[in-house]
Amino acid sequence: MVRKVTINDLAQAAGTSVTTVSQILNGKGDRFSADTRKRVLNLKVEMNYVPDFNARNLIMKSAQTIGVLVPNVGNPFFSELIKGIQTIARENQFIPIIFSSNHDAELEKYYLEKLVERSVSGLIIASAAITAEVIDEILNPNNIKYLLIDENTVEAGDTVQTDDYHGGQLAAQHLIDLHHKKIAMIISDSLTNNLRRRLQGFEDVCIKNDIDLKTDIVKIASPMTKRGGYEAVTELVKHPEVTAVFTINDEMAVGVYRGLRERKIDIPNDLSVIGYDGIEWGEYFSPKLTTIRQPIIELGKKSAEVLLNRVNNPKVKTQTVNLPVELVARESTTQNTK
Amino acid sequence: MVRKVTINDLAQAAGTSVTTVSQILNGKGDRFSADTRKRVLNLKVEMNYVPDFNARNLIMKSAQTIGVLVPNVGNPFFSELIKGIQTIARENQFIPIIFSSNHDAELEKYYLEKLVERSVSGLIIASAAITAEVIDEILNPNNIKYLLIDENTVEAGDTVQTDDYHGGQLAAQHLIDLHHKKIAMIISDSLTNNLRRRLQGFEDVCIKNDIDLKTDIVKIASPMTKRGGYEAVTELVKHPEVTAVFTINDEMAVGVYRGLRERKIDIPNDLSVIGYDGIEWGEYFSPKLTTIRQPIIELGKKSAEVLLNRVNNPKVKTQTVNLPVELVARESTTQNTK
DNA sequence: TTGTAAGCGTTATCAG
DNA sequence: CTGATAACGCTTACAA
Repeated sequence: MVRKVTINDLAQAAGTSVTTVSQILNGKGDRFSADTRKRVLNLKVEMNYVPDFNARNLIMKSAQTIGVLVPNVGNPFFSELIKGIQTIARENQFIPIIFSSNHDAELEKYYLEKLVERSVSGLIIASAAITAEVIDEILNPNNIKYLLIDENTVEAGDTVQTDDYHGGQLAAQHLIDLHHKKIAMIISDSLTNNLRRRLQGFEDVCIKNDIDLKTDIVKIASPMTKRGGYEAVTELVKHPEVTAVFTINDEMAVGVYRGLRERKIDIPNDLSVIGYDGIEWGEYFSPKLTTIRQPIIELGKKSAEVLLNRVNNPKVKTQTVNLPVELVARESTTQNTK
Repeated sequence: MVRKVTINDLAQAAGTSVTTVSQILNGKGDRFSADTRKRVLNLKVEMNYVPDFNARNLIMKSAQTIGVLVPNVGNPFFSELIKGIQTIARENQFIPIIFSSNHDAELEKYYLEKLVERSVSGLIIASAAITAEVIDEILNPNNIKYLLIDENTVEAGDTVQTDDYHGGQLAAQHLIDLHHKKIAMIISDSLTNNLRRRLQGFEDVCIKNDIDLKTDIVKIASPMTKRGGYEAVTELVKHPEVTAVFTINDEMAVGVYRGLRERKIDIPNDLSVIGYDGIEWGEYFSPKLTTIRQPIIELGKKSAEVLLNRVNNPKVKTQTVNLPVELVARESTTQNTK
């Protein structure tokens, strides 16, 4: 077993004190002779010295770490989100620790505590298994900043969100422009705030266009996964009057594709489908998925920026970022001819 | 700002010494009176005491952390792998820190160093941007155990792998059973060891069946992504004699689907497609993707098990796990009638 | 049954 | 320009 090289070893090798080494290595060594400086720097590389993280953080009280809680890394939406976060984190010399909580409140709480234990500086929470209140209860006493996004948005504090309400509007308007009047909505079996806004936008536009929420709209709730979408089709086909379906996210749309295909129902000729998210995969399905695109990577980046800014300047005034969404009309929706 | 409660505060409140508190909280307090024990335990909850992670690890020399390096979290193969790792990690009270290196050697090295800095106990590396030698060079002096899997397998040391060679054989045999004689292989533009084995198995079976590697097989190299598969089609269609295509992973197959569809080439009637990996998405595409299924979650679990076992018992003898693969014949392959 | 004190590897203060 | 020395919060011999 090789003992780790410590600052002591390095100081000894350089024939200086640990103070000297520490200062030089931390960029505070202007006052030392160029000679000493070079000697230390070289030795550091040569001896492969890496400062001990724990010792360092113990005294610095910062682990240069942020935590990220998502419901499901398997969903491309979240893996793209993570990419955005990772980019900004890296630029700021922060490390993100990512947990996928699988919509399991128990697990989520467990991870939350682990993260607190590690004294992360901040947290980005995109998962809503546990409520904002509980999160606050755990995080606040430990002075950990956090940002709730996507599933877990709230009104107060720093906010980074996409315009879900408008996204819902766009989706409805698109279907209505195509003369659809009987529409199915495939929604989550546990609605979070962002999803509620999304639906609200959708429904408001429907109402404005004389589409009756009671008689013209079919709502089907299911888990927000490919399988959930797939299973929702069983219910969907019980409503033959429906000519278009809005799925609350792209992953469910993919499930719907499969369900319809297995029943020989053609998209878009028998049934138009519009999704939500704008994941890369949508373009690879046949027909290419019409959807509402969120700027996912951007959402990740902005979230990280806002959080880190808060971490670095606790007193900065409330930050609000609103990102636009857009309709991406592709092949899965078409004119209603019935 | 709320100061964190330390073991000292707790000891003071309990009217005992820190030793007492420490011992009791670490389950080594049998020797103390039930009374003291209860007092300390209660106070811990009451005062919301959480041991300082850094201080603790500094002395324990273990951060109960493993690092995981994958090329791309966006690829479902890796997100499933991560799920498996996370499950076992959690069971063992370990935290996985996951990095997606994007096939960028620079980035990979950066993350590797960050991980070393944090004195992780072990590392699972499924990414091959940098070589095993460099990895060894960085990790060994720091006494960090690691396990190379998937892209980055080697012959020596602990090994967890799926039977790539056999997988390649299965794929070839399947196509040959369907009477395909002119076959395209869409492969990675940077072949890693596991992929080489995969190809070797494929080619060996071809040879055994009088298929000439020179004249009957077309090889197209492209990045291992959806887009890479998509772009490979441009080259693929230059070979109209080809009746079947083997893509080295499922994600590329998805890209091929799109490329062929845009050219009105029907799968499987004009061209059979077989992928590799067995990601969940394969079943959601139309036609459902025929593929070679690797036990991905299992691969993640076993990897974590083997690594953690190595971490806990450095002297245990070399561990080898070989996981089976299987052909999943679905709809994207059919008899060759040409 | 309990407490004292040393030490983990680092940074920061302050005196040379 | 440089180096003792304290301090961070914890665990663990070793005493009592």
